[in-house]
Amino acid sequence: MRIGELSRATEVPVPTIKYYLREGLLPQGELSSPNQASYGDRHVRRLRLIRALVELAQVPVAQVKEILESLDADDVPLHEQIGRAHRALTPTRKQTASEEARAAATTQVTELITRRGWSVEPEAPALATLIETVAALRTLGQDDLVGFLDAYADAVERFTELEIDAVTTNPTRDQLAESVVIGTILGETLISSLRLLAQESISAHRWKNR
Amino acid sequence: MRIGELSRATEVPVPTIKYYLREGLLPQGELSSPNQASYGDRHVRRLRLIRALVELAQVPVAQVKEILESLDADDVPLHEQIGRAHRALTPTRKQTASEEARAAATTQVTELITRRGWSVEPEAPALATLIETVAALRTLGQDDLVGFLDAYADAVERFTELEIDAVTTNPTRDQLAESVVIGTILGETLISSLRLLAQESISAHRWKNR
DNA sequence: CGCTTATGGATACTGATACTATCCATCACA
DNA sequence: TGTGATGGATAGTATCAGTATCCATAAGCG
Repeated sequence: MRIGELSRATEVPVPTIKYYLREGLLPQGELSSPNQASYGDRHVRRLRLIRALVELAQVPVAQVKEILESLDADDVPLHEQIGRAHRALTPTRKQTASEEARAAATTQVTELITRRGWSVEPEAPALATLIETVAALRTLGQDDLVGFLDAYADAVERFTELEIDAVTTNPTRDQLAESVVIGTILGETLISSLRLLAQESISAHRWKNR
Repeated sequence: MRIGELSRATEVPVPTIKYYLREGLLPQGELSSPNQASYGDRHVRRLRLIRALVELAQVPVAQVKEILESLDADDVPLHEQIGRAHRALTPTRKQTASEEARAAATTQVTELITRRGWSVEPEAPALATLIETVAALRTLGQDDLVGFLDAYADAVERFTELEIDAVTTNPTRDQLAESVVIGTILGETLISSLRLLAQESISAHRWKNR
């Protein structure tokens, strides 16, 4: 398959494919001569994955690169590979909250995690995000939402178990790691759009006459 | 309060505040003379909200503007105002999937919505996103995750009910609309980081020795 | 009153991101 | 043999989210 066919097969413009090649998101094709390379099914699948992450899940290209690198590093123990993938796909956000708000939020989140029996490394970026979010919610006067932290955690635990079960049925290790990545990222847009639909439909019903 | 104090109170640099004023995210201060304006508590709160949306939830500035406009338009029925806010905060994504994949996904999603008894307008952007996501998941060979759509919907319904209850306790209408916005957006980063933590802790446990 | 600093408002510049466009020397194939 | 595609390199573009600079005016201090 040459680049033009790859482009037609995936509906990604040739210059964009070249850009991904340059950036190292897509592995080089096999060169048969200095200016003739051939691409295979692997490239088609990789390209589709890239597009889903970039377009649908709006993951920055640089981050997609890290994620894909973690997928390709299959010379380490599985849990290590998955850990890396996980780190690569958790965005790090700037700190927003005030010192005090963050301190209070940290306590609350730590307690939640203990109560849940979760084992979380203290440097996990998701932990920082959670703390910042709780702090922001309090600062914005939404303390009641924060009161539902446990209820959120309940619901989240429920589908996380399911997801991990689903992913575990994958026969090969490569597929497993890839499923973790896809499941984590596209799962998020899935949940988010379901939530918006549910909100719309419940709230339309609830406030029909106000 | 002058702009410098506003800046100190919120830790937002003065040029950034000026930028938000220019862009119409932040209402103008009251002019006491041609180059002297005073800002109040309203500005502090608005600025904090803007920062939480922009920095924490990574909402584009242009979209934040729309969201805030929908909050300020309180001359329409409540459900209409909330609908507008909702539309403003649902991102529209480019179409990615192939024609066939989208057709199949549309059927599946429509059935899900019927089964759930949700009332959803056919043009809701979240609906399009959901369809694209399901199509992408299938294309990427993650059909088993798609099989859990109902389980996801269950979990999502659960916390949506909670959220709407929480928000309904707000006495004034302005606060209610604002809570809907904050709850929807920051709720999402809350859920997402909880999910990542849960995944990490469950998966670390599950794959410890592989 | 004078002097330094801050302010409001306008305009220009910057750095990052994600592509697009152009060139050119091959190369495939009709 | 010539027309179009290809690989690789380099340059250009659009958008976004601020930053920086200017300037005339105003406030606060001694």
